[in-house]
Amino acid sequence: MIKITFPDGSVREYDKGVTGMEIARSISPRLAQEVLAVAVNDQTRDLNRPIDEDAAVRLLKWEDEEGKHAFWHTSSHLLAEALQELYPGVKFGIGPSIENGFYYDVDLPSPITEADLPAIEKKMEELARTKEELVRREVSKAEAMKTYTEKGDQYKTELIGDLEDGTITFYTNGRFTDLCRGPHLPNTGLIKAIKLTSIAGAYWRGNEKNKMLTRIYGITFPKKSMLDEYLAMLEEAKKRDHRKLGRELELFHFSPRVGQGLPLWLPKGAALRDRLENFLRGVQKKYGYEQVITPHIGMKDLYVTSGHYAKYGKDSFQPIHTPDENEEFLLKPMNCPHHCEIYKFKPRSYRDLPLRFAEFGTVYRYEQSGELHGLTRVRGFTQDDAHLFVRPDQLKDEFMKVIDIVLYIFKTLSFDQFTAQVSLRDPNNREKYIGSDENWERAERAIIEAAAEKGLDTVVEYGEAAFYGPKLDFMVRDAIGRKWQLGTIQVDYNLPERFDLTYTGADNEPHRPIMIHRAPFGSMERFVAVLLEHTGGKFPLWLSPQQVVVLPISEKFNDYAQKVSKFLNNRDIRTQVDNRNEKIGRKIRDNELARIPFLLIVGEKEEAEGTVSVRMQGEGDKGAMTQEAFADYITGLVDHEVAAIEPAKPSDEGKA
RNA sequence: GCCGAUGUAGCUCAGUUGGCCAGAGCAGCUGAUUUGUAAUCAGCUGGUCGGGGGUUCGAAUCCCUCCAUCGGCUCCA
Repeated sequence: MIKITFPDGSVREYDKGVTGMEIARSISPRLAQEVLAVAVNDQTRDLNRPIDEDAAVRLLKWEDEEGKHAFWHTSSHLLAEALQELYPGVKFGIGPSIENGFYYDVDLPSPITEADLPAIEKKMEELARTKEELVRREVSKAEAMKTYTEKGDQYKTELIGDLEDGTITFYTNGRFTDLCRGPHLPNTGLIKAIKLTSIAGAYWRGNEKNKMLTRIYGITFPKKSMLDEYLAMLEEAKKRDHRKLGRELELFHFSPRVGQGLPLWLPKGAALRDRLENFLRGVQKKYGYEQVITPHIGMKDLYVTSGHYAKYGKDSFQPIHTPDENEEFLLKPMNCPHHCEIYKFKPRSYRDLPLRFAEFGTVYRYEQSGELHGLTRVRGFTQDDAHLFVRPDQLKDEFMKVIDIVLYIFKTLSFDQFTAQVSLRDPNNREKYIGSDENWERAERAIIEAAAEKGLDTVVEYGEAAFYGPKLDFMVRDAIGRKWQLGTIQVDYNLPERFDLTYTGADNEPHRPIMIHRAPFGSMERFVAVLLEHTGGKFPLWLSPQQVVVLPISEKFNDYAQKVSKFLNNRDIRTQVDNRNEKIGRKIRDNELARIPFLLIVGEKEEAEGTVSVRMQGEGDKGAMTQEAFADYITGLVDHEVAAIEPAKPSDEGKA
């Protein structure tokens, strides 16, 4: 007998070799139908694999990420089986589950297009209906190798070459056998709804020197209704696409004559950006930041000193030349070197620290053309940048204050769900990073401790660090559940050394400050994009480019509408008049589509009484009020939001 | 940069296998209408069919090339 411990702490005894499925059945037959996989001592496994010793188990359902991944992973085998049936001679790369679904990379004997996907889906459905069991078999490395060498499958043999003997397993569903670690569903019959979503090229093992395989993406669900919901979410996402909203709301535009990835901010977009910048400026002021301004170009040598030239020089915008052929300037790809020079303007004392230089700094990076995407990935963008120069004893505290600012911004803009990612070096690839191990370790420790003390929900990712230091990145979940990376905070021991930054300590000796790079929005472009998709274009009142539009019933009331507009504008309420010669229904429709928060309808009655009829976005007709009452009302709403955006008092202000 | 797809008016899209002056709706302009809570009516303007080259009696349609966009890959200081 073995003892099985459940998450609630209860313990039951089972015969040795019991399977997850049997455990589930022993608890309740209904549960057994819902369980997709089992975690044994936190290792996810197939339900039907025997458990031989005392263990802690969790029964994983769809709601558990691991359950979902077992489901999707099995789906990728189902896809592979369908492909094998339909396209004999197909060779297989890898087929993992991903955040939303799964894919399989395959080398097809002949190319296929999106039009072929429905037929593949159909085959998958057909195969799923036969409820094929997934059979696990442990094989020796030699046997595994032989199997695929015979098939002439270079991809699988390459994978097997990297595996250790004794750890290799095959899984078979129907007529398809795959090299795989698992875990899988007990059978494919649980897969009830299948959608192959797209097809794309992907390099074998992600290396552009390798052959490009065909990647087929798909998603599956245990119920048809869940697939419908998912497809509805995709539709909604399409409607919220910031590129579409950017045009509809006249916020920004790209012109090929200006250049790829170089956004043009239209008046309304610029107004929105201004408002966001002012908001952050206000918060930063309270936290002791000082605004600085630096030029858009700098001598090439500046970036040689910083180390950026060696790392990115040849892959970026090339130097700008002057009549003096010995002179070379670079478009500013980041603000830090400039800020370092500001630090060096005069000798600094330990009493001056921390120094916090902030700048909405526009930078230019030559991103690969295929990588450009709307406002989220551009070649010219403005960072809400700041560099903090701190003493070692101030590092953690300052870092935590930056976290406060980020959290504060998320709260104000109702990004309620987010996680923090600690990005560290790739332990297998240390050459990619500059700076001493000692400094890296100190920086990593500071970040991990600060995040822990702030109680952040944190994940650690290796290989995601910047080349000069580790960072803390914030990922938000938007209103329809998608994840975006926004703010970033980075600790840097490296630049202060390269620029030989010092301060004089109490001991009258020179000391090296530590730099913190941070951008709570990330960049204005990216942030506006994410905010657009998060809100669907319905910004909070204080951010709306246009807060109120006055709609005269007919041209006879245009004068009164103008008066109302003037009155409200004098009260700092952003108001316009829609004086087009259109019916009121038309004006309402157009202004609703423009996401105007408040519409004021004025006609004979309103003019006579000096009132306005208020229509609120999403709520319809709110009845009439006097101009004064409306102005007070809306000012109250904005004040409330503005009050909400007053930052909490920094925990420890110090001087500055 | 790589693989694949796409590119027709400011926007959304028709234009079947190459064949009459390239179409629609919306937007814009002009006029009529003077409107009470999500599209008033009529007329008009607007396109070197992404750019260039080629095949053909004839090209939006076929071929080549460049550019841009989209979906991925790689990348993201």
